[in-house]
Parts: sequence; C-alpha cells; structure tokens
Amino acid sequence: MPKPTPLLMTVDVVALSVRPDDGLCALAVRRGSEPHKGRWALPGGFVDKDEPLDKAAARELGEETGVSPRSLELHQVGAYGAPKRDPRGRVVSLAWLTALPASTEVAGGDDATDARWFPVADLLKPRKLAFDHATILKDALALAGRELEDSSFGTRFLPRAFTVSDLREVYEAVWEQELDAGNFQRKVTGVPGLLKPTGRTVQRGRGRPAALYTAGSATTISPPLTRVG
Amino acid sequence: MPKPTPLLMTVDVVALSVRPDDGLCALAVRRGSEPHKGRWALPGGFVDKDEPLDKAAARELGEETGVSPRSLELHQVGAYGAPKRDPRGRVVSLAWLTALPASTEVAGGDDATDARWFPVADLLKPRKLAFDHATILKDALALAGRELEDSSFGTRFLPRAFTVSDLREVYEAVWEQELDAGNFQRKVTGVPGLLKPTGRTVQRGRGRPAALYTAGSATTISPPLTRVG
DNA sequence: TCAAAAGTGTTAACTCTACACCCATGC
DNA sequence: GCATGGGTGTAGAGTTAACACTTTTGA
Repeated sequence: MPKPTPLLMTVDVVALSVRPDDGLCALAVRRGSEPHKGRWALPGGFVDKDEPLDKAAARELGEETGVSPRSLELHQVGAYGAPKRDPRGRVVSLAWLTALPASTEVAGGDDATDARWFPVADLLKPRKLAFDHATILKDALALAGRELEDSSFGTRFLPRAFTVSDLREVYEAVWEQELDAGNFQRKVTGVPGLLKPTGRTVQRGRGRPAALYTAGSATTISPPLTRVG
Repeated sequence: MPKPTPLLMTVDVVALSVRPDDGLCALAVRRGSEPHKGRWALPGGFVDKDEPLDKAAARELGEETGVSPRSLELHQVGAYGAPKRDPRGRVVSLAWLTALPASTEVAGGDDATDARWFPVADLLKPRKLAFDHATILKDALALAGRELEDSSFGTRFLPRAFTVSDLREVYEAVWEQELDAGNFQRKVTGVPGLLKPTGRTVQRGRGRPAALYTAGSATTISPPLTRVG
C-alpha cells in the first residue's frame, strides 16, 4: 500500500437555461488566468478545505457568474479525472448540473473576466470550451434529459409562477423535439402534487389566457414522461 | 481566489452478486489498518498519481478481494465528500458499482485482512459498515435497480452462458419483487440483440430444460422493463 | 403419473397518440 | 370575424398484466 498522493479537486457547474431567442443555453465564463486564459469554460474552481462538495459548486457559480438564487438544485453529473486533463497536474473535476430561469442575469467575477449564456450547440463546437468541458456538458445534457422524464427538474428552469406552455417549452428545448401540447398538458397536470394552481392566469400575446402554476411538492413523475407525442 | 488545497481521493467499489442462498450480496472487506481497523468496509483505496479513476477502482477491487475478471463494467455512483467523513483529513471518495457472477471467489489481500460476501440487508444494519459506506451502498443499490430497467447490466451478474430464469432471479433480487416468469421471458427475449441464443440447453433439477443464452451486443433496453408484472 | 420449470397463447384492461374540438382572448 | 394559444374530449392503436395452457423433464 503506497503512501497516498494528494490531488486537486475542482467543481464545475453546467447551468442550463431556456432562453427566449436562443433556446437551450449553458452558462460559460471567460477564464481570467492560466491555463486556457481567455478561453471559455464552465464556471467552477477548487474545492476549499472543509467545504461540502455541493456548497463548493454553488459558491463557484456565485463567484464567477453572479448567480445566487435562493435555492439551487444541484445534481451530480460525475467525476472527470483523466490524468492529463489539466496541465496544472492531477486535477479531478466533479461536475454538477443545475437549471436557472431565463430571467437570470449573469456577470463575470472573481477569476472570470466575463460570463455569458451560450446556446449549447455553440459550446459543443470543437475547441470552444477549455479542458474536457465539452464532454462534461454533453453528459450533463443527457442527465438533464433523464431528469425531465421522471422528476420535477423541469420546473427549475422557470420562475416561481409559470404556465404549462412554459414548462412544455423547457421540455422541447432539452429533448430537442416537439411535444403535443394537449397531451403534455394532461400529463403534467395529472401528476399528483407536481403543479400547484395559483388560481391566477396570464395573457401572453394572442390566445386564451393560461393558468399559472407554481411547483408543487412532488419531485418524481410516475410513470415517466415519454419523449414521443 | 485562495490557493487550492490538495486533498486525498479514494475509490470505493460496490460489487454486487446474487448468490444462491443469500440473495443479493455485496462484497465487503475487513480493514487491516486505521481508521476503523477491523471493521467491515467497501473495498477501495487511494487513487494513484496518473491513474484513471475507473482503473483505480478496478485495481483496488483486485488488490483487496482477489477479484479480477477480464472485463469489469463499472458505473459511477457518485462522489462523497462531506468534510468530516474520514478522520485522516479531507478525503473525497468516488463510489463505483459493478456486478459479479455468483461463482466469483474472493479472498482478502493487501490492506484487507478478509473479504466476504454479505447479504445487503446485513451491511445496511447501523454501524456495520465503516465511514459513510452504508450511504454509498444504498445509493449504489438504487443505481443498480435503475440500470436493470434500461440496460444490459443484469447480465453482468451471470456467467457467460445463462438462462432467462437466471436473469429473472437477478431482477427479482435487486428489485425485491417477484416477476411473472412468462412475461419476463417474452420481454427480454424480445429486445433485439440483448440475448444471443447459444442453441444449447441446460437441465436444472426438475422441469423442462432451459435454453442457454449469452449476452448480446445490445446495451440498452427500450422500452424499459417495468417493475410490475 | 405427478410435480415442476420453461416457454407460448390469449384476452381484458389499460394507456397512449393523434387529432378534433371548444374556450377565451387580441386584433 | 378570425387567428392564436389554452385546454378538453375521444377513438383507434398499441401495450401490458394476469393467467391459462402446452412442453419437457426428474422423480
């Protein structure tokens, strides 16, 4: 049994949002220091001593992008630890997924000279993201898709009150497919505790006003939503 | 941006097996050194410098339990990094899930004075497992159940050639529920590429001989197997 | 001949998809 | 009125759970 080798651990956050003009976007920051200074990367940084891993992810997201919502639902995507993935030495990254409302304003800070929302397709272009962050983003997108199937994760993309159409647009953006509006309506309103009616309605352009809901207490959707219809 | 604090990283492996008398079991080792010397724990240990994380998990499993199958399918369960989880300091554990055939012989080695299969219910008893390994085991069991739904992971519990009943017993053990034999048969044999008939049959006690299959090339089951029926 | 396990057939219940249709609003 | 999006109704297709039934063996 050899003496253990210490290593460095970072947390990186894939923060997704569905934005009116650009569709599904992820938050990226421009790196303010080496390595990959000046390139775009996922917000993240080193875990502090005695800091829980999820708290580290929330802290780094806040420091580098100015995002600090009241409650952040963070899902572990996975650990990325290929030996040469970071030129600084052995750095293992723990990736996290979260979703933010489209209204979320971002601003570079700390070690990030800039922070911006990018359509995910842009970020997945070769050599756009530093390190192995494109791989992380791909895995996070897959996880997001699975979360939508059987959890209330989709509501995390939306403001406190939202319509069923708002929620459907989130699903369509993440799943990259259109859904039947009527069937979707029935399905999500039929899950006990998923959506809590507010009694209020909202008018958006033309058409009948839509009922406003808030997220209910249910966190799982059973049976899962399917990606057809 | 404070100077990064190095930390220690371990890999821990939840190796599951469905055993004739004990049902669903996990592999545990008796710790040969402090902390928790003499207690049972999941096999695992420190990640070496320049060692990929999955390789570290496979290596530790081999060193501590004597298990070294030609191919090991390892699934990441998650990272566990509560600040006080290990008295040696800041140690983050990355947990992995794998499945082994019931025929797998184990023997303590390296830093483990003993290695044994335990029914999972035993290992989940309070204070049975060292560190936060009971939590890790619970999460790994949940992941195993999900893997069975939509992947070929179940075949990893079985020897190269197996019957549909063998596979069903795996599902019943992991899901903790009985399944209709006829419906299960139809479902799994109907998934294209999941099972490859060998043309041979095997007689087990009474009853009609069962056809032997090997795992096919398909890794996903769509639509997923459901836990009813 | 009986019991047991493997494997197939059958059907009623259920679910889902596709689309029709009504509702409530702005223009 | 008419277009548009919200929301409900519904029929046909497809799927599934439950269980009957046949097959093939050991005892």
